[in-house]
Amino acid sequence: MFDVAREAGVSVATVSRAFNLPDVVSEDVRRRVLATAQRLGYAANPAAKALRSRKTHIVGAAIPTLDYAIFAKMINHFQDAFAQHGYITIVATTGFEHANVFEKIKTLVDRGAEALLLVGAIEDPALVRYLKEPHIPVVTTYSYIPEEIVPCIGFDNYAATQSAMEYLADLGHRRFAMIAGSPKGSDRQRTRIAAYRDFIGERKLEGEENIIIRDFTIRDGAEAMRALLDKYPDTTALVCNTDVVAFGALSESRRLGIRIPQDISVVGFDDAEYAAQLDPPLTTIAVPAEEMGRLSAEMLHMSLSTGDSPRFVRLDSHLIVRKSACPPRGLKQLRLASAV
Amino acid sequence: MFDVAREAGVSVATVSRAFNLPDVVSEDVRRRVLATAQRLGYAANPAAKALRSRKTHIVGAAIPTLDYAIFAKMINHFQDAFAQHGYITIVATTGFEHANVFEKIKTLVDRGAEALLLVGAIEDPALVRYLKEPHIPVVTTYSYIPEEIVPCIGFDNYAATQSAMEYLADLGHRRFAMIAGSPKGSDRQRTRIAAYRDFIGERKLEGEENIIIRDFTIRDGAEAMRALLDKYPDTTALVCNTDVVAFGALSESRRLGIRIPQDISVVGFDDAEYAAQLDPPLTTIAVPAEEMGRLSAEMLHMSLSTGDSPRFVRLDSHLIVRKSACPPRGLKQLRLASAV
DNA sequence: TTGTACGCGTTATCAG
DNA sequence: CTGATAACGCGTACAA
Repeated sequence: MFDVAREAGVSVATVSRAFNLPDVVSEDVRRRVLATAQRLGYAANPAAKALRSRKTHIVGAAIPTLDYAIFAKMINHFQDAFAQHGYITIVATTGFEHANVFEKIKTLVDRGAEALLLVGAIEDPALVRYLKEPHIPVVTTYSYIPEEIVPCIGFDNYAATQSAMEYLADLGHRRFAMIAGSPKGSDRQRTRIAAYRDFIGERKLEGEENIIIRDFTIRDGAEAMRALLDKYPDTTALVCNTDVVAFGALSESRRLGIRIPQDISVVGFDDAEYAAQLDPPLTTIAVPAEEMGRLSAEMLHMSLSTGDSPRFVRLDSHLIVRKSACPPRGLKQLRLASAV
Repeated sequence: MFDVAREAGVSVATVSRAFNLPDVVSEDVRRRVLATAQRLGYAANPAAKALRSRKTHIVGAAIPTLDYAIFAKMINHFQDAFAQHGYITIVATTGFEHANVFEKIKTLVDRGAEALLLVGAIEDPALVRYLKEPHIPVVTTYSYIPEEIVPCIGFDNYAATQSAMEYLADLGHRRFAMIAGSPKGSDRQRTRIAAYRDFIGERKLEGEENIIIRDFTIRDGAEAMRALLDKYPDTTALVCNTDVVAFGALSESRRLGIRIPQDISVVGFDDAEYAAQLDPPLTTIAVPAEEMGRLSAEMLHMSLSTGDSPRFVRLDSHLIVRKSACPPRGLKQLRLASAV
């Protein structure tokens, strides 16, 4: 900066102003400074900038993993949107372990993150305490929880699961099962499981406890399908909490000669890229991953520049009807009979 | 820091030393300092640290997109490995556009990245010039290019494609086609296309120019399959440059009543999570995504601490034989006939 | 083993 | 509109 100042025949203060307060500097001086800076390949030292201005232009995101399409997509857009405002994103992956998320988040803050994106409900009591005293703007995504201690930019997991089940029930299904992820450390899973149970209870359907817990890989989905056929063989409607496991369930069904949807109707969750291309095309719940990322960035950036807290936003999720569900066998025969 | 010093009854210098040069400080003083720091919630300001020590503890990665499993997985492990050494990773997504990658990389460096992970061959002449003068350690992944200007930690794309084709040729195929991504800005695609053409030429096979260029979505794969059937209907062996498009090709084939592998044999590239679960299970090339990420991190970290440049590493990629390829129809009939 | 004091490269304040 | 200069919070010679 000193060199640029000397070359341009001005003081360092003016160089700084030429970059940061361009309209307080005379036209030609500004141009001269910018030109020599360019020529000398000068770029401000971000550490010095941050030290003096108390602005790091860093934001943080704590997510379970990047190795899962729905999170990668969200972060991709979060990062991209924030980059357009001159912020860089640092991400911490927590795994699905509840335990170290607070540590990881503190690392992010200690590293100078000015705002934070989280995933799901805030559960660790220490983290709750930490976030209750005002530090920096934080949003949490994925779950929409009106009473959450930080603003949520997510969707209603409960309603989403129920809408899928409503669809299946309307098709005539009465015997349900669910393949879920571990409820431990994931409020999304707990909420979807609760929605499942409540729905079964309210409608007096069957299968309230027919819940198979597995991880989120295709292989787990396949394995879960085998467990389903073994433990709950009269199931006609299967609710999968991710498309990944639905994928596994579908492919295992084919292998075993179980026909989807004729023998068992299946709905997924996420609307992954491949959902429409599965055999049969998967009926599933579309989740606003890209929107959550982008909107979180915009909200947090707004909050950073105006000082007001981000708003709670309930984004839309909706069932996409494709071909993996149909009326249960008995009903179809009934219909056929009545049509005759 | 000043507060910690006062509370602990020492000078700020001692506080600093308690953290950074623990063995130059007496046992009890160190413990006292660390304890009060803990109690006061003190954490060193990274900007001041970076300004003074000239070490940001930031590394950068420039990749096409996070929204593509193979890159997300690589970055996930890169980031994770570097985090264990106290470094944070900032990532810039360049899209598949050749144009702005240099800009993005400079942003990373200007932001204080002490080391860089890149993807593929260095092509932009400006970037070549930039990287030729020594700045910071850089590795490029995915492609293994012995004469590259920065160390590569990748695999041999040429050999990988040829091994897939060798397999198909050994099965008896003579009429080939390829679904590739745009060669523009992707040396991986160019290399695989060259491998394809060379192989066809050397073995005097057919289809040297039967290359369909599409983007990397399942939908594009499906669309490419239609184009293939339209333009090169007598193809018996299809080489797909990603599993994503192979997925699309398979699902479109099913829709159209084309049997894989009986009518057309298909091989993919990447060994995506779902490859084994497709119908038929996809024969494909396993790519060391996780290894590239983790090893790049270790190499760069080594380089950062010792000062020597990272080494070139040629990682393994290999064909995983599943069920999407078999001998071409004519041959099978021949075999049947000879068996009779 | 510990303390004092300087400087890292900026931005902000205050004069002019 | 511009220049001089004092912080920002830390690490490290140097002195004790």
